Amino acid sequence: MSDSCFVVRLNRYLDLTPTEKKAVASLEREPRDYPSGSMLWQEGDDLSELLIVHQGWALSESRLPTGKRQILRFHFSGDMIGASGIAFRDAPSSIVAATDMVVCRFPRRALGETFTEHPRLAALFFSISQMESIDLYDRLRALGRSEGKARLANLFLSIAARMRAVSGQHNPVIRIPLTQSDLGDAVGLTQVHVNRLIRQMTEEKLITRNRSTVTLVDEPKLIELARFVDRFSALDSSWFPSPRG
Amino acid sequence: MSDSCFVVRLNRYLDLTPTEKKAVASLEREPRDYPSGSMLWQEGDDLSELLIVHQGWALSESRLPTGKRQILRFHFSGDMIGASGIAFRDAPSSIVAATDMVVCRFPRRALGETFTEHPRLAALFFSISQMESIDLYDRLRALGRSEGKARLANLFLSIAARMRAVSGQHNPVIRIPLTQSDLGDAVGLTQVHVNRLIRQMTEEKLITRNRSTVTLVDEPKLIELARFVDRFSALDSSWFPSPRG
DNA sequence: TAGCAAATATAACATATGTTAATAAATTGA
DNA sequence: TCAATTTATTAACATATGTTATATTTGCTA
Repeated sequence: MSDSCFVVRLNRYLDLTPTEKKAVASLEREPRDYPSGSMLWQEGDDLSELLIVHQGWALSESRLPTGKRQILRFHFSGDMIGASGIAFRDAPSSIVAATDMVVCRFPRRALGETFTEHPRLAALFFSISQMESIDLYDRLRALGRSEGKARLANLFLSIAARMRAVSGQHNPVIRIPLTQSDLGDAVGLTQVHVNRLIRQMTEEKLITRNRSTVTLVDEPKLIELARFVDRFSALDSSWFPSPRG
Repeated sequence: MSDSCFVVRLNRYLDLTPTEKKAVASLEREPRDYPSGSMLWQEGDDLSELLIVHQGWALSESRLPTGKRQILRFHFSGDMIGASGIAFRDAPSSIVAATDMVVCRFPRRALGETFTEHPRLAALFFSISQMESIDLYDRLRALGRSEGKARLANLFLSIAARMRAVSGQHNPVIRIPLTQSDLGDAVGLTQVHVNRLIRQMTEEKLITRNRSTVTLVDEPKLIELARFVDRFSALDSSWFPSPRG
């Protein structure tokens, strides 16, 4: 039996007790495979389950009636998907596998039980959801108030930060299995303009891009250009209730 | 003693038990006044408290080193402010009073206690925070994938929706105490361009703006233009734990 | 290995939005 | 009530980004 990557993730923020670990692991059963490109669910679907990403990564996207697409968020190993739709019955965005994936599903109801029996986990889930809000704030600021190059830099850096957190390694080469159109849909630009910007950034020796690989050649300059802040380091658990049992 | 507007808000989504009401109301003590324009806290401040808006409204903003400003979110009566900073010790954005306000503060710790003693409230807080994420998704999509006029329409409609939810009234005239610069900082445009767009929208009989008042003249057309979805209606509580006590 | 589809690259041109600056109008405070 | 400050309005011009179109390259699969 493989390790629960959800436990691994949560344990990064908090020393889970054995009982808590068990409760978390129980959410992560019956892993299923999804090939790259498949749709885990679709905007508007009636939703009663949550997902945990075991392997690979996914993205949530939303389409305007005009056909235009906005990529809202990326989901990596250990991420819980679907919480943002928990307030409603139907999904506010579609989830698409960006690579081959292994995913576990569990019912909303199970989350309710966890909230009852493990208040500290509830606090942790709440905190993680707030971290994600901050990530959204950062993206909002990037989309609203910076130009294309900075937006792209921001995207690359934030993907790198999250993948590095998962892998524990600090590599300037990151695998980003997204086309130029995808990148554009993530940062609000056209494919053509993304192409222009990548060329410029390559000429300026900021990055290199090759197939689905991006190399952060001059990371300090990228960070400055993007005004990037890595939010996903520590977590303040000082207000959490004490673990039960 | 005035009613707790936090109770009023939460009760809109869920029938609170008397015990739960008491617990919520206890978070809302010692109301303080803040004049319009004052700063409730500043980006980077060490943060140990949360706020509940009693009266008036506030906005969170973040500044780029260049001085550019992005308005991230608006806070109305019954809103809890500061949760998004709860994962960290320091505030990720500044909070500014957009009108004269009455605000209550309570320590993070109190939230921990609430999570322990009222799992159903924990689930509710979690859900509300997810609703806010969806609101952010909508704004992200608006900023990334629609043009100025649609962004403004979106802003007006979403403010209207939230104020109407608070007031219970459905009035086409809404008070928006924001300058054109503020509006620009909210939707990622310049003051000059906001001016242009408002003029156009007025000519097209979509809206009217006068001092700090915006009238939604042709709401159906605005909704279509903005592709607006009102997210703040119902809430799925089917997965919540049962109330305690 | 050829052939097809998808992704990338590039160009010419169109447009939304930004910049700067100057004036007018509205608010505010003494 | 008036002066002072903040907002709004408008114009001329600059620029980032979008649009459309066409090659070129890459990757896939038969």
